[in-house]
Formats: sequence, C-alpha cells, structure tokens
Amino acid sequence: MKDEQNISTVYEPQKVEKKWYQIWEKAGYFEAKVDREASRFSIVMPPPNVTGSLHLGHALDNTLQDILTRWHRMQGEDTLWLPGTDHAGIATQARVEEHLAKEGLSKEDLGREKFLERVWAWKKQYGGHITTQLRKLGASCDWSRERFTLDEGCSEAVKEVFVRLYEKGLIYQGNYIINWCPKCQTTISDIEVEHEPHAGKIWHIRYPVMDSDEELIVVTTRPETMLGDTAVAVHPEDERYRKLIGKKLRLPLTDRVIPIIADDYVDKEFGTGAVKVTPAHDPNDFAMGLRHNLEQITVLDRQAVMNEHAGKYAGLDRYEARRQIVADLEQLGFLVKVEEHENAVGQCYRCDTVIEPMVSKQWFVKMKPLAEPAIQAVKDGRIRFVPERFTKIYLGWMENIRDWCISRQLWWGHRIPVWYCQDCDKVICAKEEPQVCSKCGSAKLVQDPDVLDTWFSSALWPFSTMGWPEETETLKYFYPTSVLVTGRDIIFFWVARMIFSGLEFMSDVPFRDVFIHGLVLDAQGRKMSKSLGNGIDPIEVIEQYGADTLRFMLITGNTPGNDLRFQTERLEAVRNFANKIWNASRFALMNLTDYQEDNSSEYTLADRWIRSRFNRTASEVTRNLARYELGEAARLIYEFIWNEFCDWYIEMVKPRLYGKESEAGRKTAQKVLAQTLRETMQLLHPFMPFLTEEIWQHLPHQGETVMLAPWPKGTEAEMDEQAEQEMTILMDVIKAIRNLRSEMNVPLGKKAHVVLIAQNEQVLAALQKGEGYLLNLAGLAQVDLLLNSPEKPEQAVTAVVSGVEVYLLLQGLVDLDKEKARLEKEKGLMEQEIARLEKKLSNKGFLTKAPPEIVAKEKEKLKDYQIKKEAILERIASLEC
RNA sequence: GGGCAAUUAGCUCAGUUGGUUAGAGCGCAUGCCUCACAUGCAUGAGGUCAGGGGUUCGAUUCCCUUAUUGCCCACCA
Repeated sequence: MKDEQNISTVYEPQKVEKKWYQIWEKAGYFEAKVDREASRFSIVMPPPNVTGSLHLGHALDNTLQDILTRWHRMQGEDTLWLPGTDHAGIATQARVEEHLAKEGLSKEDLGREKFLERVWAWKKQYGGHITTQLRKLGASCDWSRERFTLDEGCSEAVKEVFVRLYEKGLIYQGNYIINWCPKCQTTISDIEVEHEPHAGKIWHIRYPVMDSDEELIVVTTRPETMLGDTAVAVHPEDERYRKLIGKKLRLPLTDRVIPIIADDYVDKEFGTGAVKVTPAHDPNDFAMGLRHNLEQITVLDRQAVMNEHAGKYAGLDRYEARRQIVADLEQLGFLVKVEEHENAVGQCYRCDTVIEPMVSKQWFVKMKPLAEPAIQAVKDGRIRFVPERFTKIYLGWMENIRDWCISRQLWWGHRIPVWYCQDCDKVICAKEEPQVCSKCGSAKLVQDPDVLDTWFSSALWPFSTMGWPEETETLKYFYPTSVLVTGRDIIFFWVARMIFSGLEFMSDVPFRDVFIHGLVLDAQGRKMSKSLGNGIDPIEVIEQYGADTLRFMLITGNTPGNDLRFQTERLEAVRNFANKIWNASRFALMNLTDYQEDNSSEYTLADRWIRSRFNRTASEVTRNLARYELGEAARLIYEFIWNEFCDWYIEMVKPRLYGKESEAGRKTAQKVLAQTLRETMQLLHPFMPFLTEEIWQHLPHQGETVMLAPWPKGTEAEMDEQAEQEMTILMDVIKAIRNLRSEMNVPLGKKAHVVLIAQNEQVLAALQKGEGYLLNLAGLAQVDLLLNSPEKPEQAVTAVVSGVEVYLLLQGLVDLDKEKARLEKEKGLMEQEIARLEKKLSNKGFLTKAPPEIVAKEKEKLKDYQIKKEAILERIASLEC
C-alpha cells in the first residue's frame, strides 16, 4: 500500500487475510495470559466434529465468539478463547464404517482394537480440516490450548465424573425401556429421537373375553407388537368396560391369556378406549407394566426382526410381520376395521430410521438431583440467557427432565469404566482397570463393552478443557467462563448438561451468560440440508468475498436469537462496504505521505464534528456490544464510516489536504483524518479483523497490531454538541441546494449562486463557519449570507430548512408554474404538520400529563413549521406579483 | 395439545426503557466516468407498521384477541 501507484481501487481480501492470520498466530497474540489481576474474559468454543467441515452455522457461531473475544482483548483484559473438537461418537464411527464397507470390510471383521486404530487414523487424516477452516474465518482462539474430547485429559475427566456419580448413586444400570436404532445398532437418548408426523393406519382388533361371548376391541398403530401384549387396559371409570376389569382375554394369534387392567393413563375418548399393553415395546406400556406388575415379552430383536417369542412370525422384519399379522387377523375374523391415521413416529436423529422402543440393560444418569441446582442457578440469575426468552425453554425442559441413558453400543468413544467379575456377581466401577475382583479375588474381569454418549464428555467441556480434575492455574483463573455462545438447537443437548455438570463438579456455574443465536437459512428461508442441496460452503464464500465480508454479513441484518437468511445480495453489499473502507483509506494514505505529529493548530468545525461523531459512535458501539447487540453495533459503525466519515468528512477535508488553505490547516486535517481513520479501524477490528489490520498497519500508529490496540470506548471530552448542531444545519442546507439543483436540472459542474437567509445569529455563525463547505459540496461559485433580510432575491428557486431560507438564483431559468407547484406542495405538508401539532398542543391531557421537555419540543417544532410556512407563503406571494 | 418467534417500502430486515414528518440495504427512477471509490456520487419515488379491540395525553412500541407463516416441546394407543 506504500506504493500508491500499484494499489488497486478494488480491495482484494485474498491478498491479505492469510498473511495476517499467520503473523498473529506466530506472534502469540491469541494466547491467553494469566498474569494480571485485571478483569478477565473466557469462552470455550463449542467443539465441532473433529472430522467435519465448517458450515455456516459454525461460521456464525465462531464469528460471534471472535467478535466478543477480540473486543475484550482490546480492552486489556486477560482473554481466553479455548478451542477444541468433539469425537462425535456415532457420526465419526458411521463414517469410518462406510469407508470400510467400500473395502468390503465390517468393523467386526477388524475387531474392536483394529477398528479403533482405523478411526484414529481417520481422525489424524481429517482432524485438522475444520481447525484450518476456523483460521480462515479469522478465529482468534488460543490454539496452544486446543483440546479434543477424547484426549488424555478429557478422558481422565470423564472417568472421574463417571466414578463420582456412580459412587453417589447418580449413575445406575438397569433394565428399562430405551430408544433403539436398528440401523445404528445403538441406544439413543430421548432428545435424539425426532418425531415426524407420518401418515399411517390404525387397526381395530377384536380380543375375545375368556369364558364369555363378549369381546374387547382395541386400537393400535403397531399390530405386530400384539404378540408381546401382556394386558389390555381401560380407564377405571369407563362405564363401558367397568364390569370387564379383572377378566381375562384370549390374545389372538397366540395361545396366551392376558388380563384386563384399569389404568388412568388410558384416554376414554380415544379409539375404543381400550389399549393393548406391550411393556417391552412401548414406553407408556412399560410404565403401565411396572404399575401392574406385568410380564415383559420382547418380540423384536436388535435388527427389528421378530424373534422366537413371535411364533410363526419369527424371522420377519417388523413391517413384513405387520402385513402378515394383519392379513391373518383379517382371515381369522379378528380385524374389525382399518382407518387412516396420522401419528408421530420416533425416528433416529442421525439416520431417520424408525426407533424401536425396547427393554434393555443400560446405564443411566439420575437427573432429578442434578437438575434441581441447575434450575436454581438460572432462576436466581447466576446464569443469564440472552435473549431472555430462552430461559423459559431451558427451565421447561429441565423441570420435566427424565433420566439420561448414557450407554451406547459403539466402539468410538469413552469406554464405560466398569468391570464385571466373571466368577462372582461383582460390578467394579473404577478409574483404573482393576487387576483382581475386590470381592472374590478373581482375575477374570471383563470391561463393559459400551461407550458413553458423546454429550457426556461435552457436558464437562468448560472444566475438562482447563485441566480438571487437576486444580490448574487456568481453571482457577478462567472458570467460570464469561459467556457461552451457541445455537438454540443444542440448548438441551449441551447447554443444560454443562450447567448441571459444572454445578456438581466445580460447585459453580460453567458460564455467566448464554448467548443464543438462530440458524442460518437459505435465501428462501429454508433450513440448509444435504437432502435439499441448498447448503453453502463458508470457505467458498471466504475465497470469493473474504472472511471479513462473510463475518459482517452473518451478524448484521437480524436480531439476536432470530434466524438469518443467507443472501448473495447482502454479501455483495458488505463487500462494497469493505471496498468503500479500502478506498477511503487509499485516499487518506495518499494525503498522509508527509504526515508528522502536529498539535499546534485549531480544529475546524468539520474536525470537531467528526471527532464528536466518532466518539459518540464508539460509545454506542460499546454499549451495544455489552448487551450482545452485535448487529446493531456493526450497523452503527457502517453508518458512521459511510454516511459521515466518507460522505461528509472526507469531502470537507479535501481542500485543506490539497493545500488550498494554510499549511497549518493541512497538518491539522492530516492529523484528524489519520487519527479518526485509525481509531475507526480499531472500532471495526473485532468485526472485520483482516481489513482493519491491513489498513491500521499503514496508518501512523503505536504498538504492533490493531488486535492489541486500545479499544475506543468513546470519550466524553471529544463529544461536541455545538459542532454537531452546526454541522446539521450545514448539511441540511447543502442537501436542500442539491435537491433544488437536481429538480431544476442544474448539474453540479455548473457553478451556482445561492443566497442564504439565516433566521438568527447562531445559524448565521454556523453558515459563516461552513462557507467553504457550502461552496465545495453544493457546487457554488458564490454564496451570500444574510441575517433576517426582508429583501428576497428575485429569479430564484427556494427551499426552507430549519432556520435557513435557501435561494438558488437562476436568471431567466425559473419556471414560475413549476416553482409554485413545488412550493404549494411543501406548504401543504407544513399545514398538515401544523394542524397535527396544534391539535396536540391544545389537548389539555397532553399539556398536563406529558413530560415538560416533550411539550417544549413539540412547541419548538410547531414554531419552526410556522416560520417555514410563512416563508413559503411569502415566496408564493412574491411569485404571483 | 402446549410454548416461542415472526407479520413494517417491490424484496430482505432494523426500529431497545411508549414521544421528530417510521429507517437501512438491495431493487426502481433521474442525473453524473466530480483528481479515494462506477463494488462509486447526487437526487427522488415508494409504507393504513397483518386485522380488530383495549390501556394512555400519546401505541409500530404495552395488554387482549383473530388470522397467516415458521420453529420447538408433548406418553395419546
């Protein structure tokens, strides 16, 4: 950029982004310091799948974190943004299995150990991908502390937690109904089951009552499970069936006899009011089974194929069995009728396979005791959700939480630290592998084959990554973290679990604030998904538009917590903004080649104005960042740069820089220009780190990097109410003149003559100070400034702005009719406003109840409009004679 | 069946303690290659703030209600 001749008028992010990231990382600017007593700021990054690729959701999430991190770092705080990745149990294992399948191998062919070697190899090959992508985005996280959920430290924490919870009785093993995915061949937790409405059928089946001519008709959506029925339930107060309660039924297609029971769960209104009860294959039936001590008969195996308890249907897939059974029921006269019925079937979140509820021996976390403090911490404000509405979502879930099934029938993950003695019934839970059974001394110990739910380790992330269970410096210094930034889709999966884990093991919340953002949708407002093929690769966007542009686009144009549409037009708009900054900076640098510090001269009105506007903007930006209104903060900077700094200040400062005025004036202009641009780059840096660093480095500065430059929070001393008011008058007048020229078709190149009549001395003073600006920015050859002149210029078009009558002289060019029409229109507008204000100001309620300053303001406005109207009327009158 | 969000200019969205003639970007119209920028400059047109009630001196903003859309949660066979 030093050699202006070679500098493109178009900003090319590709040329600077990589360079700066490498410099930053090498210099260690991202690394957290633990050396001050000053305030500190910490974030743990939600760990993406270790072998995954960056998507726009990650891009948004990490941009928000990076903005907060860079902002706090610039404020001189000890700042830690701790990155890492997740082993993503099912997802990663499934991908490696798919890969193996191409070689014609299954994981069983390899065996557990060899298979895990393959997964680690896979991780080694693809594990660096997403972290490289995060670097492209500009993420300023402390890579020296990068963690992985399956690394040694995290594994240590997982074992510690499991053993402690086990010893406390909060982890237990038992036969309960769980969600089984027949495709993934593992259990999944309740929140991993998705319910999609599904057009299906409902069958009415006749169950004959023993020793009677009577029968009960039950309705079911899953006739194949009837082979596992161990009762039929009716409501205890259902008059239709009261006399049948306690009697027996003959279960069709079998030779079994089952009881009729009464249970409140049954809805009298639904179907026939009689429900078949299959405790081994339905969660509600399971619960009822426990209440009534019913036998559990499992009729489906782990492939969702009918098993030996299914008699002649054994070996049939569940859907095939359904068809057979319905056909047989019909043939035997048990089928009453079939109806269309929509119901929500549970599907696996990963593969969409319909879940099979099954009774199985699994490990669970007892949630009630853990949930209680986690509810309290949010209720009493130790943890705050932003936006606040997510508090209710969190509490609603936490208050109704059920026990968490944590064992998974996978190989890739944290192995459950439990061993079973083969010689006695002893179950040993320990961090280290025991050599002999503590009860019988046998050496025949076998470890539980299952691994833990991936989210079990993620739940510990805020402290496991800081070295827990060791009491490390980092942990003492940076825990609890300041804020957690994440998408609202994982509040239950992750946020909730971190909260109860933190409270249980650290005796403190894991974070103070939870900043929730929405989803990135496509241009039509749909979720991005593989099946729709509407996904957008953030890396491609970065390559085309630059990371700064992607970042800025992702955080503007919406409100926290709401979804965001990804639109190319907005990307282009932000690219143009980056280009605008680039060119404003080129302009500045071209005029700073002989820059030297100079404090001698007086600031002009424009100087005072831009300093005031900058500091006010900086103050507002700071305020908004503190409330997580990052989009609003970014918007304020955008408007300052484009609408104030570029559109007005640069234009006003040109004559001085071009040396048309004094040398001292030029030096002052250089100083204010350089300072304001530099500080603006500091203000913008968290949002657009690359562009701002590139420019900042070329401006007069102190320090090594904009990353560590002081944050401009806005100083009161430089806020100048008077300068802003005076500039407002000047800008209004200039805009009015431009408007007149445009309407009268007087091009800017054609120098014009304008007469301005000020209403009072203050206004006149402002106009006098800004005479130069008027000449240059309104394209004037001459401007006459008058105070309250009764003499009005002839042959002119007129506009009235607050405090000033504007006359654009147009000898012989004034179209009287057109001018009159223009004035009439303006008059109409004024009259409308005056009427509105008069009505308001004659309202006693308003006068007595509204705050006095509001009333004063309205009166002021009315006066202003009346003066304007007078001026317009006068003008109209003069045109008529 | 509950809950949440959204409904503002042609399109996508801001509008934060209720108080200027309701804003921006894109698009549109008109005029400009003005020595930082045509990824630009200047000017302009365009809105019953979803409908209906209420509270208030005053409502896009607060409350109720209706409608439409989207999302989340829920054990109805």
